[in-house]
Amino acid sequence: MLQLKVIREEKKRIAAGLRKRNWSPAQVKVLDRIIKKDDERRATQKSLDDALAESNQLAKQIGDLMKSGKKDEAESLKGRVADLKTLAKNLEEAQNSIRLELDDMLYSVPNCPHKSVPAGKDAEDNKVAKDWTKPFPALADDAQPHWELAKKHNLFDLELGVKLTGAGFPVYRGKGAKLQRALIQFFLDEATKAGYEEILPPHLVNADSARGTGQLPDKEAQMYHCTLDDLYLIPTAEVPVTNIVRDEILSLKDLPIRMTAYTPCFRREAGSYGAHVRGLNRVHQFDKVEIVRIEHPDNSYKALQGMLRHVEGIMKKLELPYRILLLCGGDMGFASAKTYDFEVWSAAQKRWLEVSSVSCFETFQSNRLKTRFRDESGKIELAHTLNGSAMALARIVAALLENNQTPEGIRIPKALQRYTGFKIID
RNA sequence: GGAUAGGUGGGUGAGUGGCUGAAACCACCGGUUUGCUAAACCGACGUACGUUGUAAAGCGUACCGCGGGUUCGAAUCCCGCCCUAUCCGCCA
Repeated sequence: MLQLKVIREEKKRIAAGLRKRNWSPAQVKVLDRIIKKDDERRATQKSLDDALAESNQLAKQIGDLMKSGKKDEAESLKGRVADLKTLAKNLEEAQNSIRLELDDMLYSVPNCPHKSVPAGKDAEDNKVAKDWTKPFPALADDAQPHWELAKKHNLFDLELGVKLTGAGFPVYRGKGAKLQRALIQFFLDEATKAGYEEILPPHLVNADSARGTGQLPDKEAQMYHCTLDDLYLIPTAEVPVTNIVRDEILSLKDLPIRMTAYTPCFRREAGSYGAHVRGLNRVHQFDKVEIVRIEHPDNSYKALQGMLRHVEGIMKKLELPYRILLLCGGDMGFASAKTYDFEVWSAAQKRWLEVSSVSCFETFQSNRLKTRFRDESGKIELAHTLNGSAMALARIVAALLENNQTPEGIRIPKALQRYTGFKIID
C-alpha cells in the first residue's frame, strides 16, 4: 500500500498517477478521505496518549502515598484513575475502528505509476518497448497448436489431469516431463550466473505472508486455501521469497538482495474459459522460476533494466521470437509502479503469449512488509522491491513446441539440449 | 497426537508486582592510544505512533511470542492461542 506520508505530502502527484490508471476524478477523492481519516487518527492518538500519561502518573503517586502510609489519600486518587481507564478504553476502541477504516481505504488504492508509464485504459494502450523485427518461424500448412503436438508426442495429458485432480492440472510425461525439468534447471542456472541466490521456499504460506505481498485481503479468491491449517498454496514464488525480508531492517551493505526460486504456482483463476485458454495457455498449476530483488530506492529502476536484460537473454538463448511491452496505467498490476511484459510468438496459434512480467513496486510492497534499511545517515527507510518471472514454464513450452515443429519432430533449442539430453522430440 | 520445559533488545542472558525500555557480557558503530593491525580504554547503541522544533534534539505513549484478564500499577500473577526444544507415538 501507499505510504500515508506520501499521500499527505504529494497528493497531487498521486492523484495524477491514479488518473493515469484510468481512475475517475470521483474515485481519486478517496485520497482526501484518507487524509481526513488520518487526521482523526492522530487526534484520537493524542487524546489516548494524554489519558494514559495522566493515569501512569497517578499510579506512581498512589504507589508513593501507599509507601508513606497515607492510605486515605491514595484511595481518593483511585477514582480518577478508574475514570481515565474508561476514557482510555473508549478512545482505544475508537482508534481501532478508525484504523480499520483507514486501512480499508489504503488497501483500495493501487500503486502510483512511475512517470514514464503511459496513460491508458487496457492492453490496447500498452506501448511496444521492443518489437520483433525478424520474420516469424515459417511453419508448414499443417502446423499444429501445442495441445495437438502434445497428444501426438505424449508430452502432457490434460484429460488425465482431470481424472487425478480436475481441469487445469496437466500431467506431463515422457519427454514432456523431461523438458519441464530441463527448463527449470536452465532458468535457475541462468539466474545464478546473473548473481541471484537460489532459494527453495515452502509452497504453502501463512496468512501473514499472503498479506505481506498483498494477496490478502483483496485477492483471496485467487489462492487455494487449506482451511484446516489456514495455509495458502502459493500463486507465485514471489510470495514466500519476498516475505524473507518481511519485518527486517537491513543494513546498507545487505543491498541489493537478489534471489531466485523455482516453485510450482497454484491459481484458482476464476477467469474465463474458451479458445484462448486451451492447452497450457492457462492452467491452475504451472511451474515458474521467479527473480526477486530488494534494492536501494536510488537503484531500483536500474535494477529493473537489469532484470529486463536478464529475461531477454533467456529469450535469445531459447531462440524464441519475443517482444517487450511497457504496460500502460490501466493494464498494470495493482501493486506495480512500472511493469514490462514479455510475450513470445506462438506460431501455430498465431498470437502473442505473455510469458514474463517484470515489475518495480517501489515501496508499495515494502510498506506492508516493513522491509526497511538504514541509510547513509542512519535513518530508516523503506526499501524498493522488484520481481519478475524468468520464466513461466507452461507458455514457454507451448511456444517452444509450436515454433519448433518440423516434419522430423520438435527441435530443442541448442542451449537447452545439454539439459534435456535429447535434441528432438520425435 | 501425548508429556515436560521454555519463548526478554542483533546475540548470550539477568530480571516474580512500582526504583526495568529493561542489568551484565558479546557483536556493531564512533573515539583515544598505536608505524599498521590487534589489544586496552572511553562513548553511543531497539522499534512504532503521536507531539514540540527550521534543524540538531527533546517530550509523551505503546511494545519483554500473540490476544485477553486481575491490579491504583504487570516482562513479572491468571486464562486462551501460537511457536521452539526434549522425550514418547506415528511417519516420507
